[in-house]
Amino acid sequence: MLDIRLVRNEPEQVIAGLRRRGLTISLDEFLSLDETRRQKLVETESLKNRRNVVSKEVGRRKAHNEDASDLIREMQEVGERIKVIDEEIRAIEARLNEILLTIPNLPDASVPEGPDETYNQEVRRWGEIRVFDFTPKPHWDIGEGLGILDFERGSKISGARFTVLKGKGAKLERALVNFMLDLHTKEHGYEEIFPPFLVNRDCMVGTGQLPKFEEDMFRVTPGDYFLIPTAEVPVTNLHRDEILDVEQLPLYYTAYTACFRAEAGAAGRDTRGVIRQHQFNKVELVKFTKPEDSEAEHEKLVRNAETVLQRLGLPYRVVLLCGGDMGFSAAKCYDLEVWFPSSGTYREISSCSNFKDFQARRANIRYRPAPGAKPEFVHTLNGSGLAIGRTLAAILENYQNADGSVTVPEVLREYLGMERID
RNA sequence: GGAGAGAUACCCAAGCAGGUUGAAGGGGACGGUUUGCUAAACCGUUAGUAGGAGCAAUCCUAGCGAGGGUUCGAAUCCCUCUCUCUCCGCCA
Repeated sequence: MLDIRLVRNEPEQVIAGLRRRGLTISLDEFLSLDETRRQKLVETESLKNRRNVVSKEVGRRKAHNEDASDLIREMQEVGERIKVIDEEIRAIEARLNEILLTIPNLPDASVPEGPDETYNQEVRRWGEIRVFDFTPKPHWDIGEGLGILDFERGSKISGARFTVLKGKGAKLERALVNFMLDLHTKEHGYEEIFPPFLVNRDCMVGTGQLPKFEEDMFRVTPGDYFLIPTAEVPVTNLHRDEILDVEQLPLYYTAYTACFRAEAGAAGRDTRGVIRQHQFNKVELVKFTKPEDSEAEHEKLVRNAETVLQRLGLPYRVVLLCGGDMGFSAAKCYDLEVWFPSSGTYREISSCSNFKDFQARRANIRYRPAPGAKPEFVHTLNGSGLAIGRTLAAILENYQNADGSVTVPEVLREYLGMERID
């Protein structure tokens, strides 16, 4: 969430920032509630001070066997008054919090203004787009032809947007997970985490999925658990309500998890293939940094994700998202888009965001800049490194052969123990 | 699921028949004295945090797992919840 002091003192700045996301909001209710809250706080706190002082006097008198009934009577009234004001404050704070939790992050100055993806900026491209001497097939045809993707049985046992991987397909999925984790842990300096896939409500609020996007999440009963939509949620919340040592920073974590998304607003989109599933695998990168380092760390994180595509030999481009296309919590976001020959388009395969202190403030993740100094909020960052299902799909399409087989990218051969899938 | 025990400051731990105790005592850490140097001994310091008022010095409020309640006053009494540990049952 945004700093309440920023909203209070520089509301125009907040409104201007949100406009760069294509949003128009009014802060009038917030500002007047905030003002009222502080007035009532002054009142109740001075009453409490009086009560504290007088109650001690009561104790003193009773110890000396003196009468204190006049003081007690007075404090009964004071107590009633305090109760009323505190209840008013509680209601105001609940509303203030509700408002604050639904305001998205402000875009970084470098983020292009615009309401939708047409305002995104391509930053760079990598890789040679392969010229086919036959018509490249979509990955679902290739996968079904090879017997490694089973969409029918996926929908039989679960429903739409579920797929079964079989044989060499299942093994390829696992190889991709291992390859990516090995790359990030051995070469990029990330520590591997294997978190729970079910988290509590506080986590979902901490990273920004709640309260606004509950309909996109899978909720699990019994209990009040959510299936994680990304490893970002459990891994970022590892340090919720903690004060980190400055020497620990930056922290680099990588985690493989399954991810679960309701895809509530995506009816009819990407219904074929494995591009948009209710359950998919992903290797995630998460960083905690000092505020002054987050910009450089963000660029580095993007390069780490790009390295995966480069090693796999998959052509891609890097896109800087405009304000309107960024996620709720992000201050700046690069998407990596991989080339799909069958559709002749680049499709998102990684999203790398700098959240600055937005998530850290929600999740209360701080660090102490120097011994004895006041704690400050860290900056959090994360990015896919990469989405496994989409990577598998991209490999099938980019490495397909005329006979329906698929050549295994060089770097995966030791993991798979084969050069071709046929 | 059944039966117990517990949660107090950086750590351990007392207080729990309500009243100058936001908290004894240890340990640790930091500072000092002593010392050729270490160690030891001795002395001292050690809630952090959040919120609010004020130009400021500073002051106030909250806080003993969380949330409610009783009371003039709650770490202490009552209720609800969460987590941890032990035993039993079940289970990958």
